[in-house]
Amino acid sequence: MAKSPQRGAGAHRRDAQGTRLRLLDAASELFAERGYERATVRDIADRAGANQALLFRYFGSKKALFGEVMARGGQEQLRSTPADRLFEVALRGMLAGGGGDADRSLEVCLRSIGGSDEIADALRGLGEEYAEVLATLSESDTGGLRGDLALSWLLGIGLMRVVVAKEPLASADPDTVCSLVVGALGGLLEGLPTGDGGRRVAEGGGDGAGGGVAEGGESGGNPG
Amino acid sequence: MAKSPQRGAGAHRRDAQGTRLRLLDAASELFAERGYERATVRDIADRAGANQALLFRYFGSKKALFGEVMARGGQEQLRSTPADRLFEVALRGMLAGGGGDADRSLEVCLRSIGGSDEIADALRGLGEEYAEVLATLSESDTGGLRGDLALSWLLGIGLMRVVVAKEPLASADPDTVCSLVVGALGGLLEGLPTGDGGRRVAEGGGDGAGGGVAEGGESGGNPG
DNA sequence: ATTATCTATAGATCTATAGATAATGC
DNA sequence: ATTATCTATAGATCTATAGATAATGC
Repeated sequence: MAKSPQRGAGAHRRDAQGTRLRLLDAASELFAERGYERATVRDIADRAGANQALLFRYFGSKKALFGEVMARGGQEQLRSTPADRLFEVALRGMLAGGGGDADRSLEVCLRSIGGSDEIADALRGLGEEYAEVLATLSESDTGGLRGDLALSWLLGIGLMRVVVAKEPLASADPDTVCSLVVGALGGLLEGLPTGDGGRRVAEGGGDGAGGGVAEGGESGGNPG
Repeated sequence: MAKSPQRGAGAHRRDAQGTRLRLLDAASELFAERGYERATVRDIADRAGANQALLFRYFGSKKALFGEVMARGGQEQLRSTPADRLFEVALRGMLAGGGGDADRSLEVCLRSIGGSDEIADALRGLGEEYAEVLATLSESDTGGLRGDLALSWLLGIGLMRVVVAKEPLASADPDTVCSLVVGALGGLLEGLPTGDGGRRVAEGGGDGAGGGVAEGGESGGNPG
């Protein structure tokens, strides 16, 4: 307080590094709230308490900023979560919404679809990392496809709940949603700990229909 | 042929009704290909072989045009398909992509997410009609939620396959995808006829179609 | 004469840049 | 002196409208 001159609300000392970081944080929030297109550079700069021109000085372009945001998030959740827990952790993060500083990369993607091709590329890239991990949970030769389908469900749920706000899904209890979904997924990804872990039916036919979904997770599937 | 003066390619006789219809068709296509935001009124008018100002004369605004497009599609598929077939029919329509003149309303929605709130409203409205039907396939008291989850999966698959083009899902055989998904969904919606005509794995537990998987879910959920 | 169609442009955004201003470190 | 920050604006879109033009029906 002694030395710092009082500035207007939201103003900060001269600090390039700090401003850069605030811009990055503000961009993370606004991209998650509104998606890429609807979050304008001016809004982002305003929330960061910075001048709009600085955004270009520090990141070059809006797309480059988006790239940094996407690169920063996501990776953490992917690396810190064991494969057989990844789906549930990501699902719960999505169900929890913006509360806390959970990873919102997937949410950002969902709200940014249709923006530009680069956005779809970014989502594909992030999706590949998730799906790759999920695919390891199936020993079937259609493991890659099964991983994609699990990821699809995850994103579809986020789409309907967070973006579209479809009821009753939007207000549903996360535990209920989670056990319904994880239970049904047991038929696709045998490696999921659905409460009755190793129970699965013969792998059998290549057409993949034999997932043995029936009776999947009667125990509720939430190892606490 | 006799009387019609030769005009340039794409030109048409003076025909308000016809022009209106061509604009509507062109809008359906372009919205499905690029989503609401990226399909400009000028592109739509060009594809319809009409002047851009006519779009406003006949529809008032771009949003109103979008509304008409959404109202026209979707309803047909909903009304002509029995409830227990709706999921598979819609899924196959999504997997088939733009081939034929299948209903692309869901695809339009997917590509338009993040555009404006009105778009999300339109998707919610269409989703409600689908989910309402799907919900009838479960006798559980969480039927509404189960319907939403099924719809979520449908949309998520469309998102990853059609919009994002994630491999291997994007090139996967529709039959394979369909049987994997419908098989796994059997745990959620008991009224669903399983993919390959009744080939379900031993319904061991006993209560058959009673809905084993899920019941455990709501009561046995994570106590926290 | 009626009205479908076209031309031209207003008006609102939004990204990005050039150059001016001013807070810091030496 | 250096450089973080700000002002002002170019330049590119895009939706929407006003008014002119021209093809039809009577």
